[in-house]
Amino acid sequence: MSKEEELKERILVEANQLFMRFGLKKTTMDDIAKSVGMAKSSLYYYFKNKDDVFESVLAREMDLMRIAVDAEVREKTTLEDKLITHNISFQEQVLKRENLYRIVKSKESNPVFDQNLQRIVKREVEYVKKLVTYGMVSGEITSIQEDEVGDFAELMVAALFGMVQYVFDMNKEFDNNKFEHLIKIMIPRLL
Amino acid sequence: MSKEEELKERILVEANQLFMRFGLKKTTMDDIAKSVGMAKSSLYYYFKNKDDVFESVLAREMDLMRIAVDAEVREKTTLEDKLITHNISFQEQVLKRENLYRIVKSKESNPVFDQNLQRIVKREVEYVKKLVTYGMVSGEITSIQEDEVGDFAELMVAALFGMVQYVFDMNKEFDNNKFEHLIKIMIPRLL
DNA sequence: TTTTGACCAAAATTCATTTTTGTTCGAATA
DNA sequence: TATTCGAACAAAAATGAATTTTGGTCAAAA
Repeated sequence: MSKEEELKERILVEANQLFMRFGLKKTTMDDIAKSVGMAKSSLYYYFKNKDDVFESVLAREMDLMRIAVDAEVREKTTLEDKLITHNISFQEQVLKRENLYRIVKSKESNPVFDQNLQRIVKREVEYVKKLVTYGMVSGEITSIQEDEVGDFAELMVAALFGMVQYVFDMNKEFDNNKFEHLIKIMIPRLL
Repeated sequence: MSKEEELKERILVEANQLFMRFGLKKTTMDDIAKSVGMAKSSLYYYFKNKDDVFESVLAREMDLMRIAVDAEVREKTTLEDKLITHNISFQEQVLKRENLYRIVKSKESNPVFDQNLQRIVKREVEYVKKLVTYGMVSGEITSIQEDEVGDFAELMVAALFGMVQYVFDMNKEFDNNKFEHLIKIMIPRLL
């Protein structure tokens, strides 16, 4: 990693902590600069503007989430276990970034509010599609049509986000059994 | 219906229209009074305060939704059809009240924001539980344990709200096939 | 029993002023 | 050359006093 990339990374780490703690609006470019230990104007050498910083923070966190989830999913062998693990792990990763998730879900991250959320959802749908497709290729599942995979993935991701939101709204504990239940209910349709 | 109840009803109808059109904050007690054709102070003869008006509007709309959904569900005979119809119909009813739903989901309806949303969710969970329990009593489904009904219902409602939110967030069309799909996927587990 | 206008305190809005903040840029630094 | 910085500035946000609107009360009227 080059010197420049390293510093960019450090900026994103500091910015992420500030965004998570104080929100998007209450975190100023000066706050970020001071956290890193540089002048405010120097930030503009690395990022186009504040939105660019936020977008980059988000992209980085999404990458980290993807890596963490994927690492756990890879340990599993069956599609059922992979899907269960995916949902539990994804939910845990979102929980760790609860405040960031709130920013994305709120209008605070306007005007790209919709785009960010949609990007996250689409990414998850694609990932689930990949898992299911893999299960088809390996012969583990047979009864689902190829053109139904997209619907199935959208459905499962909608349910997954619904459960995350449900837990947020209802102030309930995350219950991994629920996610296991979700998959166990949805899986038989695929076999 | 007594004269008093009739007038209360009219107030709620007018208030509902205003809330849906202008939101909670932008609708004043005077606006509501004028719509009904009475003095502002007269409203306080029928309702404790503005919050009471909104809560009553919400309660009324929830009742209307319940009646509409239930009427459609009753036409179906099998549990599968009942659940499919429930989800499609519920989603249609929410769509008709999109702006009211947005008020409930936003912090605008503070400080009872959480309570209202939770009430709606819980009510739907109870309804689904009732449907499933009915399917158990009638012998239509056998493999689910009695103590699992609650989990199943929570799961389905979370998925249902997830899909409604998904459609809102992604600006997609409502696709009834998706809801049918959802149930068809979840049902086999019950049989 | 129901409705109302007058009334009030609290909240919201307005608006002029000041401060903060995002961004640019040329010079300094390394 | 590649980075960093302070000065500068317009736009945005915060402030605070003055004004208007709004939620809510009440005694009197209908």
